[in-house]
Amino acid sequence: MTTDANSSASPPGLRESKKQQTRRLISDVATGLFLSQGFEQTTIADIAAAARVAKKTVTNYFPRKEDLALDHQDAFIASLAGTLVGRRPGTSALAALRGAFVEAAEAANPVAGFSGPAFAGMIADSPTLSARLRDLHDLREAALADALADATGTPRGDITPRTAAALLGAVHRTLFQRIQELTLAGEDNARISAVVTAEADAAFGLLEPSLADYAPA
Amino acid sequence: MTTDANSSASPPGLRESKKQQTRRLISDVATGLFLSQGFEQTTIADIAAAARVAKKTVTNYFPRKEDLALDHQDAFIASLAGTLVGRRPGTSALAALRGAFVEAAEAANPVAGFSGPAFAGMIADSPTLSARLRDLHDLREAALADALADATGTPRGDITPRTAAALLGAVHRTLFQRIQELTLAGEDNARISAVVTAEADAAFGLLEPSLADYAPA
DNA sequence: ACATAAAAATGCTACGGATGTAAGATTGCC
DNA sequence: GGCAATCTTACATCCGTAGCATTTTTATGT
Repeated sequence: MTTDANSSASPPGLRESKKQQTRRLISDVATGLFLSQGFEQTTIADIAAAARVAKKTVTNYFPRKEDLALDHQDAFIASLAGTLVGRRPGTSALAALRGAFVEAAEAANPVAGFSGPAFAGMIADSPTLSARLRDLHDLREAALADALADATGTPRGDITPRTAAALLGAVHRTLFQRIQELTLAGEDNARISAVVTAEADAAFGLLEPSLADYAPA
Repeated sequence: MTTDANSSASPPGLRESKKQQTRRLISDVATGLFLSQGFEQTTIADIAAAARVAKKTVTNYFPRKEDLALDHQDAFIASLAGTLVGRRPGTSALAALRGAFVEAAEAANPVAGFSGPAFAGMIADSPTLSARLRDLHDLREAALADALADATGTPRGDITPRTAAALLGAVHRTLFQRIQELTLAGEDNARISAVVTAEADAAFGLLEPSLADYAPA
């Protein structure tokens, strides 16, 4: 995510500083345009013009247009695997992921899907963004599969951790979509939290008989 | 999928006949080019030139390029829901879908993922096609969710059938990807069938404690 | 059988995203 | 201060997608 220059003990440096500045500028201008006039309706030329930079500079920082809208991708992808790795002793994978989701839902955490009506709408009526979001869910599941394989001492790629990751990822994805739906329906976060917490109980509960004893810490 | 003209008792008709003829011609030429030189490397202009038609005619029959490569989309989308609806009395949703997959795996059915090395390779190194395939998996899961809601007398969109569909779809998708992997690895269909049948046992077996009694017929 | 309407194929134009290249400007380092 | 690296910029091209006017083919009605 962050640049390597930061880790090598050097002070930010003017060049690196300016880079991140223009990167931030482009990203901010882009999200502003996206939210105000929609993702598909906004061209890269629009963004470049509004940010007073060349088109190539935009596509240089953000190779794909979707990257301009969906930020914190790495955090999202790593979230499930991170929850698993950081789970407290005595908790199974299911319990850890279940607890983390409920916690995120009660806090209306954006990573769980609480992105606000404008953002949810932007994604909803853009096939490109929806597809990219599916990609992220898949990558997140793959990362979880590897983490589960490591945690259970199973070779990566084995069918059992992969299936378990697919099941756990499926529940998370379903609940994520529910939050998006409710957001688009105009519900406020408090109500969404209440509804989704109850639904999470049903969804994770359904998986409990199968995975209660899987990947214990 | 098919045209209405066919259902209104009229003989095929020269116009309809020629339409399907050119459609078939374009599709065949396209898949030939895709398999020989890759999906991304083949342009619509190439296809039009090889089929001796105008570019616009190609995009007229197939609005998106992916549609030229992935055929039988509707059959794929409807397969899980169809299996559920057509299940024999006394079988649960899980048992029906499990049985159908094993059957398809033993028969090396393309719908289960047995598409041959060339086709699998074409999909593997084309982000566009991979994305579209994920779409199809999602649509298939959505269709299954509706079918499960109907079968259990639950309102469509309810969390329980949606979650169940997500779980069952996840297993199917995981096994589908396994078949693709093994195909790309150069294994022959007989060996893939054997491996995947065993893995299906583990994967569906993992889900058994949760869904054994769900949606009985 | 001929004329007319409907429909399909064609050729053209245009736009947007993605990629490549070469020139100019800025920064970092010696 | 000057050199090397890198970023920005301004083209330029390619491809997929879409709209539109024109021509050719098919179907229908007189």
